[in-house]
Amino acid sequence: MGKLNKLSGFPELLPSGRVIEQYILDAARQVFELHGYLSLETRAVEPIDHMQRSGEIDKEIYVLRRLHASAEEADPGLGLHFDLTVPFARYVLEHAAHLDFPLRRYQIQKVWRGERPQEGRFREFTQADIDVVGKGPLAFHHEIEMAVVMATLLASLPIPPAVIQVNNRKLAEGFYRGVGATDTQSVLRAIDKLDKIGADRVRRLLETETGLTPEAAAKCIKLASIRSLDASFVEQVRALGVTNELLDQGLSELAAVVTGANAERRGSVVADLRIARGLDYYTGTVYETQLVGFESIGSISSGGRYDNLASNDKQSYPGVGISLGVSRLVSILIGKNLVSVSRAVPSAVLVAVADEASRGASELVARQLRARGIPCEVAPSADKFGKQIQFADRRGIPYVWFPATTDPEGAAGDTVKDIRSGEQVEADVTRWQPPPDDLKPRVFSNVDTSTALRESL
RNA sequence: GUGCUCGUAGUUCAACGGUAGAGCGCAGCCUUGUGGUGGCUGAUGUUGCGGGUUCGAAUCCCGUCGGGCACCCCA
Repeated sequence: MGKLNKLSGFPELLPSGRVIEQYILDAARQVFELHGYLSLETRAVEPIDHMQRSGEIDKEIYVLRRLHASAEEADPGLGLHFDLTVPFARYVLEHAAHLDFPLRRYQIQKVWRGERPQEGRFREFTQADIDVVGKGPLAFHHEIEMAVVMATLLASLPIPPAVIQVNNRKLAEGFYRGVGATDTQSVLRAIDKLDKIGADRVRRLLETETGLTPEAAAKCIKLASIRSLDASFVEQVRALGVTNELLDQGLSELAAVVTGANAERRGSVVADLRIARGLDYYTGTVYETQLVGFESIGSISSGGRYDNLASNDKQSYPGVGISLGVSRLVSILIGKNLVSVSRAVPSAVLVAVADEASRGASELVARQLRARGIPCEVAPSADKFGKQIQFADRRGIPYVWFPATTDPEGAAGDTVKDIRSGEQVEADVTRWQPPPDDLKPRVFSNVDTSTALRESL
């Protein structure tokens, strides 16, 4: 057998890592459903030309073909989807007649991108998306809702505090027009590079490539430096002395998102006018999310409002959505050792086996525990009890159950041992219950998130 | 795709031209049916792969494959 290499960018978790991932997936599902989002899944494959239409041409798409496709067979032009928004837009158009609008759905699936992997960036990864899509109009208040739902989910996880940074495309575009820019996309793209290349080089880009006057470029950079936890950013923008109708609309929308979301989840959202986002189909609020203390890894959740998620001749479907980068978040938690798990296996109890002749008695104990919802397994072999306890210890199984011995000298009933404390007590298999904390693997934070949160504000 | 860097035991790493080693982990015993601590003993490698230089290569050179990071782009 040849040497098996792990594939770069296609992560596979160890059992304890998978416990963390599943914890997040369960939490996402629970929070999304609590907010009324229904679950959808789309196929993994989309026509390549359809995926390219809404993004740039150079998307890194994995192409799909049959191994036995003959040379003269037409290439169906299929690829693995690189996000969940484009397939969802296609799904909405295709099934519109059977859907009720506004439609709120969540979608948790793998996506694939051919980019070179690095820290927190993979070629195969899981996203958890929520979107609300309207038929014709879509009320603005859903743009507040996105931030609230995601903030609720993030707050429910044992992770460092997360801050959702929001901006508004109308605000930015109106401002750029107000200072005389014609190609607002290129201003946005330059501003997006502020973190990477710095203000001086962005200023030069704006003056040379976008053709802004030095004053206009300076104002655009000034705009990007504005940041506030409440609506006070509005005055700061006004102080720059730019007037434009679209700008006004953007200002009031962004103010509504920041005050509205923070009213529900204090400190969850900050207006940050530097947030640009490369994708050109956003038309209103845009979101990015940083984990406090781990900003360098990039956004763990982002999205925005798009007036034209999908459209056909008769109808257009505006939407707003936000996506949690599950794989990225999990990789940070594991890589930076931010969380621990109580055990990597589901079993709360290992039922010991005295000898192979009495395995049936042990199986019966296990059946009775399972009937009451207690995950358990029976020891694989009738080793010395020390070995069986060690078997449980290595897996983090907290309890070992010793069935009543048939040995007349033993004369004892069933006992259960908490192998962490060593305490062993008599127990009735029809009544014994582990503490709720021990029933399922637990995921807990290794860092004191409360102080970290205070420092960030 | 381009650039930089790194591939040694299950794992983390050492040895930097002269017989491949340590910690952790693993197995056994001390401990004859209740683990963890401690003590003793033991097993494990085509040094990623291929070629070259050399009396001699894990070490130097070339190629190749793979990993990591940066650019690009994004969760």
